[in-house]
Amino acid sequence: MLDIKFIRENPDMIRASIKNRNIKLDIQEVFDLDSERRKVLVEVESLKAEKNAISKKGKPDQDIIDKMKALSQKIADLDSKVEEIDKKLGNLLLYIPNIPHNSIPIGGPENNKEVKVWGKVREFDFKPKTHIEIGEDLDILDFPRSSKISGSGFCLFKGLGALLERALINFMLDLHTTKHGYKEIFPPFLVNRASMTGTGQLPKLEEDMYRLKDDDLFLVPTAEVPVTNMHRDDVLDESDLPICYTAYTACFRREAGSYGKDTKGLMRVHQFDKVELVKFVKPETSFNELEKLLNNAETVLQKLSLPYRVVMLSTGDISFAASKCYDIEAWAPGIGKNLEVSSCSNFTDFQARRANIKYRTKDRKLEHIHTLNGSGIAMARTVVCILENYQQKDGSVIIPEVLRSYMGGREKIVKEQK
RNA sequence: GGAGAGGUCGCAUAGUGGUCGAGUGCGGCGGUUUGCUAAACCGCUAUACGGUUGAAAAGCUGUAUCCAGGGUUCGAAUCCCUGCCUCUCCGCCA
Repeated sequence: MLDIKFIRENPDMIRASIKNRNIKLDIQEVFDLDSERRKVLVEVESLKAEKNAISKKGKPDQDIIDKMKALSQKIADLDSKVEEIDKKLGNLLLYIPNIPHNSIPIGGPENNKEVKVWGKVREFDFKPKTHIEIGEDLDILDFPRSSKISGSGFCLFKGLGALLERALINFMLDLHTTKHGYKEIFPPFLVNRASMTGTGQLPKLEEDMYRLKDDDLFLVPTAEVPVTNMHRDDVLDESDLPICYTAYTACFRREAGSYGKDTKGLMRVHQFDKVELVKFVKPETSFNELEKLLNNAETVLQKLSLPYRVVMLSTGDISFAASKCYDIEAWAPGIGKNLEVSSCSNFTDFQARRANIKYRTKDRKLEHIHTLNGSGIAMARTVVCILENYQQKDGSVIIPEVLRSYMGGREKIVKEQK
């Protein structure tokens, strides 16, 4: 969330931000409530000062008690007025998005800017199959059974398919911990409401999340939530920054409202595996750290030799909490599409303010830190790309070299004999 | 799930209705002393939200905060209720 003082002093910037994001949001009420709040606060605080002064004097006589009763009543009335305003204002503030960084294009998705293309798209001398066909032919993906077990939008990996998934997770974690300097975290997959609010999924996206009603817990939509909230309400020391974590979790998304769009196969599933990268950094370094984080995510695709492009998202396309965001899209020749396999964002102090994460500077001041995260990377769609890019005419799939040591030295996925 | 104990300033602890404007110790910061280090001594020591002075840095001032939310009272860290968390024991369980 944004600082109310910042909003108060920069109304034009907030309005421009909302307009550029193409969001309908009237913020006049924020200014009205803010000035109303301060007015009432002055009144009630002076009454409280009076009350404190009297009660400090010790046992009072009857006259004073009567006066105090009236005073207390007045204070209670004004307090509830302030509380009501606070509630309204706080709620409005949760719906004001972060300010987009001035380096990103203004406009809708059509203004997204391709900033990099890597790898060579493979030429096929046969008609490439989709991952669904490949997976079924090799008996490593089983969609009819996942539907039977859980319904549509799930997947079941079998045999070498399951092993491939596990190999990818281990490969990515090893890469980020040993080569990129991230510390591995294995967090809870269920988180409370405060955590979901801290990273900005709530209140806006509640219907996208799986919720356990009896306990008011949510299934994590990304490791970003538990890992960022590790430091909720913490004061970090400047000398500890940057803090870099990587974490594997399964990710759970209801994907409400996206029926019919990319729903075939593994492209959009309710549960998928992801290795996430999360950073806590000093404000002045955050945009530089975003470039590094993007690089770390790209390295995964480079090591897998999967062609991809990097897109800088425009103001109308970045997420609510982000100030700047790059998407990495890998090429899937079977379905003939670029698939988003990573999204790397700098949230500046937006999450830190919500989650109350600060650091103490060398001269002993407290400041909100900047948080960043990115997928490094998402498994399901990466499996799609591997199967479709590495498929052979005979129906087998070559295993990318970096994964072989994680798959018992195998070089190929072929149909296993029963 | 059942029974009990507990949650106070960075840490440790004191505080059972009004001198609590939360004490003390440790730690931290600044200083005195010192050839250096240690010790000793002195001072300081949170956050949020307001008001106000100032160009700013900062200062002055008010309110809130003793896990959270309610309640009792003229007055709550202190009494009552609910929730959350931690610890001990029991039960159940991979």
